[in-house]
Amino acid sequence: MTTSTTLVNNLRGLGERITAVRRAILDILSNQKQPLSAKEILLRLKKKKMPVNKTTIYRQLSLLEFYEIARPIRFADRTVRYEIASPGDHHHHLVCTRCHQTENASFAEDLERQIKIIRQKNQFEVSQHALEFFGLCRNCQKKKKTNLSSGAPNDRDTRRLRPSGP
Amino acid sequence: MTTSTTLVNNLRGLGERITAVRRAILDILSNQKQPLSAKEILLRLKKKKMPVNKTTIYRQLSLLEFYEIARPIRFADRTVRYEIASPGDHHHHLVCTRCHQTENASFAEDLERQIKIIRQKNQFEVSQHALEFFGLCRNCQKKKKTNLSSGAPNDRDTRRLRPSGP
DNA sequence: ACAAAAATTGCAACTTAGTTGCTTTTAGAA
DNA sequence: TTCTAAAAGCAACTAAGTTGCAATTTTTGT
Repeated sequence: MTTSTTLVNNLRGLGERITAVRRAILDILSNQKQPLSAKEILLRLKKKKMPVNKTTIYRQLSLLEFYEIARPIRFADRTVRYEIASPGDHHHHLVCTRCHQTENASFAEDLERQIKIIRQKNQFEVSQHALEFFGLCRNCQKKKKTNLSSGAPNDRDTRRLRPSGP
Repeated sequence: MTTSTTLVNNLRGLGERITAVRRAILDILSNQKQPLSAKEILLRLKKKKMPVNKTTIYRQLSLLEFYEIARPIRFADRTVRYEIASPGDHHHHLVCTRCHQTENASFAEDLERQIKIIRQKNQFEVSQHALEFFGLCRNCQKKKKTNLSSGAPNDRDTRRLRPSGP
């Protein structure tokens, strides 16, 4: 587990500014075992008497994703939730299709076996799973870095949240 | 690969009606190597001079998912695409974050090794992956089948597309 | 400490996938 | 052919996420 102070320092080291909102979001995410959606973060900030516009949340999350500080989890209900991406901790998620609570499961050798283990260890009845790989196909690796399509992972709103160059 | 005729017969055997739209959607999906979204199916039907309402498409896809005839793939761009779920064929998807084309990859022993193989075999540069398990948590397994939350996998609009009982 | 520049935030309007309630049409059994 | 449940259409709605631009705040250099 990574503390929010460490994450703040990491970001500062990358040349990013530390604002009250950014600090608060990092704080919320790093004190949470379950991935959180933009809306859920919004509500938590409101409770903390720090009301923030949803646009700001989305932009913060997109920056955290860019630096691989947070990692997006695409849920079956179509919302994207984020969790702090601790490098060593390669776990996966058990998402209840009824109450939407999530548990973590660490990775085993293969999927079928993994599902059996989950059934035994977590007593979670797996009925579906999704495994997707994202990256660049052969063609796109050749092309220049211009003309990025929007909405894809790793794309960022560089107009407003640009990583500071050297 | 499964032909649309086989799928139509399977559905008939399950007591479902075969309509022109249903047949057409099965036809489109089974002649496609890449998963298709509701919108993409809509466009294909329009081209075939069979314009259909989007609600109909969503309901058809939800029925096909219910019977595990089609399987939903949650893309990074937040759209859900469907492909025919051939039982033996346990492949996964390589989704290009730039052009959004997908390739299939068959499953190997573990994820890290799998990613290495993908890099070599498919020459696809994996930068992210997502693995989610869906099902019922311990608590929800105990509860009765009422009060199903909406939007979750396996939930269906039973008011309009009810599986025909015996 | 202070001013300027650049990054961040807020706001309102917009986009788009997917949903809902209700009416009309149609498949398929009798 | 007629009847009825299932399916299709339609229009209005919901909600996550985006965009353009103006207002504010963090830094950096002085």
